[in-house]
Amino acid sequence: MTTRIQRRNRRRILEAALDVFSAQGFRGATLDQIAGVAGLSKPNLLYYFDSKEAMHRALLDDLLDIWLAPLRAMNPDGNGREEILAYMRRKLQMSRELPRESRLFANEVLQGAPRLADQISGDLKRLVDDQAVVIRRWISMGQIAAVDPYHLIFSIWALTQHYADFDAQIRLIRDGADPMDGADGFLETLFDKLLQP
Amino acid sequence: MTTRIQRRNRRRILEAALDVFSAQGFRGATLDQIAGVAGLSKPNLLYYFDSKEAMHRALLDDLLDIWLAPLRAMNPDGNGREEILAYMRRKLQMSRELPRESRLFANEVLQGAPRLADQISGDLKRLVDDQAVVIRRWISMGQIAAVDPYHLIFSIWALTQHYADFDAQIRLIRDGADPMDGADGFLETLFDKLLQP
DNA sequence: CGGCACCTTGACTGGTTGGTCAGGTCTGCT
DNA sequence: AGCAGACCTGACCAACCAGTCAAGGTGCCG
Repeated sequence: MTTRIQRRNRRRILEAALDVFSAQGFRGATLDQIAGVAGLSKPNLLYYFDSKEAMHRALLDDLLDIWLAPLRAMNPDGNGREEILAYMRRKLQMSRELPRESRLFANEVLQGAPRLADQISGDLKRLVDDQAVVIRRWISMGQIAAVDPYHLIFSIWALTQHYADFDAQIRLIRDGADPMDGADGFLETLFDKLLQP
Repeated sequence: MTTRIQRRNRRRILEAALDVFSAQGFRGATLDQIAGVAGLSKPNLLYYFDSKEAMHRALLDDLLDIWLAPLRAMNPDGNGREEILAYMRRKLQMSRELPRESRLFANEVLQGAPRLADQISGDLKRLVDDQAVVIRRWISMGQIAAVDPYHLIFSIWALTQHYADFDAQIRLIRDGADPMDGADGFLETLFDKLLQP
């Protein structure tokens, strides 16, 4: 039985933990920081979560579903070019709206994905393999150019996530302007040309 | 005056520090780990470097020069398409040969580039601004398609560094195969099509 | 081969951090 | 109102970690 207070505080804690973990990495984050952001005492954090590790795991568990949704939403019966472009747009939108989640994921994979290995080689791999088959069919139907489906997917990840993960760098180079300014149009053109049969 | 032993040990320490910092991030790394990898005692590390911070800074100072070299090597008087493709190839080669450096950089930028802000907004920004001018000239000369120079450069960074930084993820998806297998050809095609006037 | 500067380390310190606990406070229900 | 259970916290602990130091070892020069 979960109470109203439990729901509110768990949400607050995860929100704060996302802030801190995504900005400092797992080892860089401290419970005191998270407690400060959440506006709760440190022992209170540990009343709701067994350990720092448990908070991190809770975030990662939610994350993969969110992360995979745009790829999962690709319609095998749709037009190849349209579907892939729409996927890219959804993914870019996620970088814009959920940059902290992107950085949490990046931090984790950068360090060898110790806590995500199972899910990546399970759910994620299965989904990517499936969509690779779909992309190959679009190729054989002549809807898009013959490109390696895996590298195509990786390139969408790389280009969209880069704007969230390397935000600090881009911002410094572009004098603080919104890093994603013009990104939509650029990526649209890029993938449009790449997929042109 | 630097002795033979000093040179050897400094090199050993920085080598070990690169291993550990790139895999664990700054806060995640401990002097004991670095000492272990270097095969030296912890106090001995601190005989050669004033602090953990100093080791990290020494690595970062070397890094930016290495990192910028491929972009700097672009020849303004060459053919636009050839020059940009060659730049992309050099950058991809660096991801292959120096993945630890790539991850060290990624770790740093991901956490807001606290120790690199000056160099990024200084040297790096200047270089990028200069090369953007060169790229615009190539565009006006009709050598390459009209694309935003900044996003073009970002896309090269994103696509090449992704193979080093997200190595763990790609490896899990591709059943442990070399993540960069086929990347050369894919990126060649991608940028060739993008730059086609 | 003697001496001096350079090199190395075991043992220690002070500060930080994840986590515990005993006891107090609040909330919702009857 | 009164009480049971949920919620909260100050004080504390053990482990860890960057950095110190005094004392001994080593390489190199005359």
